[in-house]
Amino acid sequence: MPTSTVENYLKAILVHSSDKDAVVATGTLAEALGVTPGTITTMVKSMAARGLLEHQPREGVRLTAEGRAVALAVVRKHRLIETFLVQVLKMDWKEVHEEAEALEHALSDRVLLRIDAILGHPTSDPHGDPIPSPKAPALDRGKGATLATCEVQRPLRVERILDQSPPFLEFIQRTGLKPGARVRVRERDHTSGIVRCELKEGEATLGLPEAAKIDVRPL
Amino acid sequence: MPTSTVENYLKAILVHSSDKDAVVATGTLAEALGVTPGTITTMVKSMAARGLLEHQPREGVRLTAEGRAVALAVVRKHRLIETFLVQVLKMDWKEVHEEAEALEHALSDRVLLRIDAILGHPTSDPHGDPIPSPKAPALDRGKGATLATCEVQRPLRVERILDQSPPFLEFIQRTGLKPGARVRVRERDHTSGIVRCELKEGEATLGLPEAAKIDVRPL
DNA sequence: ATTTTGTCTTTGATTAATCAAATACTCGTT
DNA sequence: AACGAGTATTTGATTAATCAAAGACAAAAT
Repeated sequence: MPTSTVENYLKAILVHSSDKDAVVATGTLAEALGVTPGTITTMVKSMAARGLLEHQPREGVRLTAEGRAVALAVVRKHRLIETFLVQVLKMDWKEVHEEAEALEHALSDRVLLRIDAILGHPTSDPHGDPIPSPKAPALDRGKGATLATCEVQRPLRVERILDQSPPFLEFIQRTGLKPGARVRVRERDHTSGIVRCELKEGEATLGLPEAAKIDVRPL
Repeated sequence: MPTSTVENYLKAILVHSSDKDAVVATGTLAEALGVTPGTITTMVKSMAARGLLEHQPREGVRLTAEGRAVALAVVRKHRLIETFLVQVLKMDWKEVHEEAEALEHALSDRVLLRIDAILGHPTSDPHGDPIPSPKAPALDRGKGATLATCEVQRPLRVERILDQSPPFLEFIQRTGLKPGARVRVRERDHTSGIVRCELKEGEATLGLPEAAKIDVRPL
């Protein structure tokens, strides 16, 4: 039975493994989890001893099959909870992330099963992130286009929002750039660093780093 | 921000204060919480330092106003969660207690508010236990009659089940002695220690200590 | 080849929660 | 008044998670 701290470490490693068995630097984890580097080293050693990951000193860490399975289960739980909070409890899009952060460590599989059934076995959460299946196949990283890389003038649909922070989600909501919305890039200027998009509700302008947080797919 | 351990200690003290400002012995708490007496003494001292309770050495503990408020909030959360799990997630009566035990420490007030609204502000949970109001008026202890003390032959209604352990609830379900059911004591024998009741579904026989766990009210 | 820089690991402490075992207290009996 | 039984408290350790600061290393710069 991993503690919630261990679950959070595993989740962070999974999310920062750009693909398959990528090695994640301990510094990256320290940053992501908001603890000092020394803490990461200590935790990582004890988790390696438990068989949840491999640690090559001064290189980084890689999840074992077991660690990956636990991490995927936590992510699945998180995203199902978010979906449930929005669809059933009618909570606000912007606040569910932190709620799910706490609940994902307390909710039993029994309850999760009921939630999954009531939601009709959804495959993506309100932010457009895929919900890993219980049999734990990979969670695919957004490898398609974003508003920062897509073709200009092409009609697109917003697929996924890669930043769950309340202020960013607030902006997304205000502009209407939510998953499912139709959008088209009108202008992208690498000198000024801005992207101007057109959507049903009007126009939205955002910076390139912000545009890179919005996955899109050509229609 | 009390830890979940502190919340559990407060809840246990509240539940074992037979009324108002009763003093609870540390030994009682050790028993209830499943830890050694020494642990209780240590925890109790630190909680007293935080102002959650008063501790008279070798006497017992008493909740302060603040400790009582926290304890009532936890109990309220617990019972609303149980009700939600049964009514909305259609979970089994018998398994919701332990689920709520974990969830009560992770669920935010924001989510609780939504749950309360969706349930229509209920005043008692599936076991018939009263749900303390948010303004924290007392939770009344079952001071009425039980199947062990009520008048024989009088028509009654089951009010509340005072033991949430799965085996006992299993028995309650099997016999139909659930809150709301109509029942009548046919025979109570203090020599053999048994109580025979009649209800719509037939007859149920149980021991006196068990009968004392079922609150009833005359119709 | 040496130095510098930036990242990682170690070391020594701290806090919360817990136990086992030793000690101390209080009450009811003799 | 002294004793013994039953509780309660102390004491000394342990585990998980964390920090600050010191030390070690590797890769880039000179």
